[in-house]
Amino acid sequence: MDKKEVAAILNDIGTALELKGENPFKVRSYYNAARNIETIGEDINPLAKEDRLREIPGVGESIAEKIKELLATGKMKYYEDLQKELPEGLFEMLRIPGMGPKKIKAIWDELGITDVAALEYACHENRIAALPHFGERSQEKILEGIAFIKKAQGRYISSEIREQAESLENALKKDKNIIRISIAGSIRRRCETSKDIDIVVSSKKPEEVGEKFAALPQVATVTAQGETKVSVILKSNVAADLRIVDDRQFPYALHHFTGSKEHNVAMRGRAEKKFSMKMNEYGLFAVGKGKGGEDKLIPCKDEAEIFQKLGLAYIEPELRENMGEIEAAEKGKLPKLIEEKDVRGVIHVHTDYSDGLGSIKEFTDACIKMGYEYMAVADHSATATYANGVDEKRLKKQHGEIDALNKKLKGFKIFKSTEVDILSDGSLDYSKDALKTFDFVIAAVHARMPNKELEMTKAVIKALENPYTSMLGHPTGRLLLAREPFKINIEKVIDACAANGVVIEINANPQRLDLDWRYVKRALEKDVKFCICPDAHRINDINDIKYGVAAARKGWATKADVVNCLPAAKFLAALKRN
DNA sequence: GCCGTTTTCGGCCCGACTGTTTTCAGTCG
Repeated sequence: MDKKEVAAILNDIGTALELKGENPFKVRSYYNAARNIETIGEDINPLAKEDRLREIPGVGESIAEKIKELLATGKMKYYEDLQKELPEGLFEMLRIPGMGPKKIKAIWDELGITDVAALEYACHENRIAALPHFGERSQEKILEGIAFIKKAQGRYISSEIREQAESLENALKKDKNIIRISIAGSIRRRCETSKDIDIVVSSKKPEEVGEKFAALPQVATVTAQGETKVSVILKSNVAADLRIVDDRQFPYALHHFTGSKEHNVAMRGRAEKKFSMKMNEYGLFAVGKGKGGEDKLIPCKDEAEIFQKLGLAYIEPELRENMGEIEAAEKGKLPKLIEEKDVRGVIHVHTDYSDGLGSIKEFTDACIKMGYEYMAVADHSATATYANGVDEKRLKKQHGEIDALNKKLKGFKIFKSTEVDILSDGSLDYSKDALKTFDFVIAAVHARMPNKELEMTKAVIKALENPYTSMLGHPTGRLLLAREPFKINIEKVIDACAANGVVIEINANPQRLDLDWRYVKRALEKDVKFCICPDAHRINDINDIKYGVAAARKGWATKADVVNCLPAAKFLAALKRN
């Protein structure tokens, strides 16, 4: 059992305790412990064996004992007892917007309802409205909420939701009553998926701005409308919140609603402990320093000044996850993050030799037009028959075509590469003779792999040790909101990349963003280099590079960490080749 | 349940909005 599974169980316990109506601080302690366990940089099993679990922040005597029991026996009595006590359906009911533990418990106690289906039925029978502290409107809202989770599952890929957020932002920008405006929340932090859209604006006429927002053509229904906040559901079924503040408050509100929640909690803690300041969406205040002992606002013209007042360098939104950014900002050790313009080469392009839509020439022309300096063709290998994989005979033809094009090109270079399948025994899907003919080789896992973590990890590590492997493509195979990552020990894979000088791909396809940014940070600590690749199957996919850059930024990468920020010759020199 | 160069007990981030109430609890971010 790994730390992720342990953390998931602790999270479940937290939720269960909430449903039971336990002390909220006790509940929080389980969530805290789960969160901290997820982010420790080592395996949890040795920690338990050496009795060092309590070194993890948020893990005290009681939780440490429970984890020890879980790791030693595979079971935790406390958890099992809670599960027996609470019907499973209650947890699903929590996903209904507006339904929290208290309401669910009340409905359970009063009506014996323990799942979403029964709840929906009870609403139709008008039995919820009759409960104390519920009414007609509550019942309607529950039905709306159930419809919402049924339809949307509640999360969206970054590229899709960002587009919608920008369309709202652009529509609002035309309003002269708006002084400053910014997208906030997880979209601004460049998370790989988001639940909803947050926009912050400043204005002297909040009500008019709110009216305007509620009346935008993108909006389907208005779910809340107050002086500082308007919540809507868009026609796309995405929820969007607009926060309207006074212009003086804008920097504080932008910081607050950008989050993450964990970053904000840490910032508030710092403000209070080190500076006796209070922080919320309306300002940063010196406690008791105003007239008559009131709190006094510390003026800040922008976010950078807020950080400065708290003794910190400016923290880019992507880094605000309370994953060490505050400590680094204090010491002036924040990285200078990579930017889109730093990327010089388009690596991992599928042409019409395999499953790409476009010839080598067409991709080349597009790359040149977009200002790139080099490109690497990387079609599928022969085993990938589903993708029209290239056999060794057609490979020769492709290489001839690339050589001919390179002769004509000036100031642009096409590299010969491949996305070669890692086979189930860890060998690569081309012969040595064929592998020799590439400028460099990207190895990647596709179908027909062992479904056991140990075997899968072993096969991939064997491929990384192959002298011809220069780069590992989409390391976990995840498809966001659609397919779970492979069962693979990614920590061991990262170690093997470090040991063998293999570069890891950050696959920039917005549905993949694989390697996950959390592991990008981890791998950087081990001096692994990255390559941001669009995995382009059509010309337009080259534009996905920007999502890969966002993921790299979120993982703390600088341009020095990313090999395709180098000029062509140095790029090639940075890769392990045989 | 966790935590502590003010604390081993008494805190634990904070404010808006909604719906049900007639002063507030629950939810959300």
